[in-house]
Amino acid sequence: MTDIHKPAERRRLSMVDVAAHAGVSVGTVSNVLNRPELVAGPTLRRVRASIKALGFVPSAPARQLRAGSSRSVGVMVRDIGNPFFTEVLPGIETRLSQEELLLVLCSSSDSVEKEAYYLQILEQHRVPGILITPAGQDISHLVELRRRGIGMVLLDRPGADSQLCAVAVDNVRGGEMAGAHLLSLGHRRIAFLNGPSIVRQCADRRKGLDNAVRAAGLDPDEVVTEITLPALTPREGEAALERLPLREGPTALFCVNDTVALGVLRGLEQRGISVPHDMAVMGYDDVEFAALLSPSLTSVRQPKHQLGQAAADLLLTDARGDSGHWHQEIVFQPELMVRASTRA
Amino acid sequence: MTDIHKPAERRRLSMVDVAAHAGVSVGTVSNVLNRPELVAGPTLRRVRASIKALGFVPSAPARQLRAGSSRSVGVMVRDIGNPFFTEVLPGIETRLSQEELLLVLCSSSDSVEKEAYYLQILEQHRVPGILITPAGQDISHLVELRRRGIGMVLLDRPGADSQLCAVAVDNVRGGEMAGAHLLSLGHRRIAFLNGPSIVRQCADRRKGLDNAVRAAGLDPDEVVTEITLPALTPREGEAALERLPLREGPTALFCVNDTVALGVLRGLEQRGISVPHDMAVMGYDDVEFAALLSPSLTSVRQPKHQLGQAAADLLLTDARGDSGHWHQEIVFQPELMVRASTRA
DNA sequence: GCGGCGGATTGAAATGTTTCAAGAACGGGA
DNA sequence: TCCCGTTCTTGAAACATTTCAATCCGCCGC
Repeated sequence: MTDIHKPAERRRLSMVDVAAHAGVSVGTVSNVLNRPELVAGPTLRRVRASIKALGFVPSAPARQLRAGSSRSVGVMVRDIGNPFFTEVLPGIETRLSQEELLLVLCSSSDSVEKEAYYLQILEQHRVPGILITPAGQDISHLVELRRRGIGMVLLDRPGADSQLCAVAVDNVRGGEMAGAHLLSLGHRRIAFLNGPSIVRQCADRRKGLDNAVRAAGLDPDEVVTEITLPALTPREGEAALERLPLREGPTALFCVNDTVALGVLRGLEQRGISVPHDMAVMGYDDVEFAALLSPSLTSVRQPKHQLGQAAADLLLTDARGDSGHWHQEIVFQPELMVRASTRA
Repeated sequence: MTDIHKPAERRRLSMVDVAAHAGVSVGTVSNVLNRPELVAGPTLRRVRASIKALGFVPSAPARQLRAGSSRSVGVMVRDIGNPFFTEVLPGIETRLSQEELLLVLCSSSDSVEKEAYYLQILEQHRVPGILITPAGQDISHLVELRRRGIGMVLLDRPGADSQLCAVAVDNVRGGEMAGAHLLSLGHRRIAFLNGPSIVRQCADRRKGLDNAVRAAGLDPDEVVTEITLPALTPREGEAALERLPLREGPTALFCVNDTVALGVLRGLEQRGISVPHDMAVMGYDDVEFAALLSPSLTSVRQPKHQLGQAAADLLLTDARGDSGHWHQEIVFQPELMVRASTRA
């Protein structure tokens, strides 16, 4: 008739065990954890000693269940492999860790289905907010989530009319800068290695490029050849060269981001085409390594750390949901960084 | 005496609401969600219709509370800004998303305190496992967590005697490769721009370098000058040049990673020191952009995607905890990539 | 000696699931 | 008609917290 201890299959400790050990009620243990100012000194010490002695670790799921919301926010990017995103990430992490929030990283891999799947899981987790660069151009599902009480901030994508908060860099302006730069160097046949036009950033940069061409009194249809890449990777950038009429073709290649430009430079070198002499090349994003490529890459800089931080800031205020449906949009301006790959 | 509906302050839906709407019990709703094969056809359809009609989303915290563990794993890196980690991440994400696990990204920023803080939170969240590159060299706290039932895999760090699973690249061997390469080119004064020696990878690479020097019949103390950087960033790499006696000093710089080498190349270019003519430079990791720097950077390649995938694999088996305290260590071999920055 | 007060503690309800023993409905065979 | 087996469904317990009204206790003032 003795108690049978089963150390083999031992249950995780709960506040009940702590309470028993310290000789108080669970309510008191909870108070020690969350509102220690309500608890008398000796009791406080005793309970804390029990917590330490037993090695008790409170259960976040139970807390969240009670609270109705979790302490992690979702960050959904289109591709973790893209250095642009990984340079935005530190800005986000910094801000979130200050608020003791966990960062749940999701990569949609540019698939609308995978994005939808992750969003569903995040909603199940009752995250207070999501930071997202949407995979597709339709964002009505995000508006709907927002309406259901999940803070939502678009990252690197204008919110437009959608009533969603957004942090973005002006991609049309960036495209204009790039176009104006290439035109000023005398280029009249420009190939634009773009991503799928359903991706907003890609469409905007193209629009800016066209604007620049028109502003110079020229016809975009004649000046610009667009090549659409299935994915924005170095490999695809290199492969795209095959599809270019290099002789009698364009004299300048504008890549929709630096990752693509990386592959393009590699491919041109292998083919013995000299940059910038035989072909001017420029990228977009100005990621960390752009300035150090061979040749150094002309690019359009986006303020990535700021972008991440601003996005997290906005999400925090949106998730608190204080001010109702008020929404806000922060647009940073890009900056042209002229380097060797387009120098005359 | 009419019901008063309060649409203003509406509670989140639960399975109770779905059950009421469909005219069944909550148990049945649960079965529809988790074991639909137990539920009769018409009931199944009716409940599913109710779920859709009401827009019900199950609560992950409640599930987890019941289950005793969550569906997210922690990934702790020392610095998200480091491209090495961001190139390992896709391998991890791929594997985790296959298992429908969420990736919680934590960056210790090389601080033991921040690491401890994050570990505590992850334990509270009842994650089944953690993938970690530890900030300090003492890993007894990780062994302890493992003992308490949290799967634990060391990333890019040998588990040594610790009984922990580990996935690593042989850093000593990598250091040897780098050293042998520089020595074979005739360099006899080598500066090693290293991180703090409490970081295991840094210490191992140094050890390999020394091995190579000794293997050539030389004295490490005479050949190698070590410069310790406070952080492994381009900025610090560039700054370290100030501390080097460039004239009559080393003829080769071995940087502990490519990020540092990036800054070094930038700094040397600004100072008009030609690479590899006046100074040979090599890095470590062989990140995506290394081959395309100006000049292209000699580096020691680590199989990063594989590393991430293998780590996630190991974590999944460890977290299931099937096989007791059995542990395993996977060591990949590095590969020397000789490029222009050290070419004779 | 008693009413009341304020600080400390308690006990129970509520949060949203899953699981499981038990019950209901139904049909078939004796 | 009764019994039994199968198939579906139910209701309640359990998970680990937080919160809050209620209680307890000592003490002060009258």
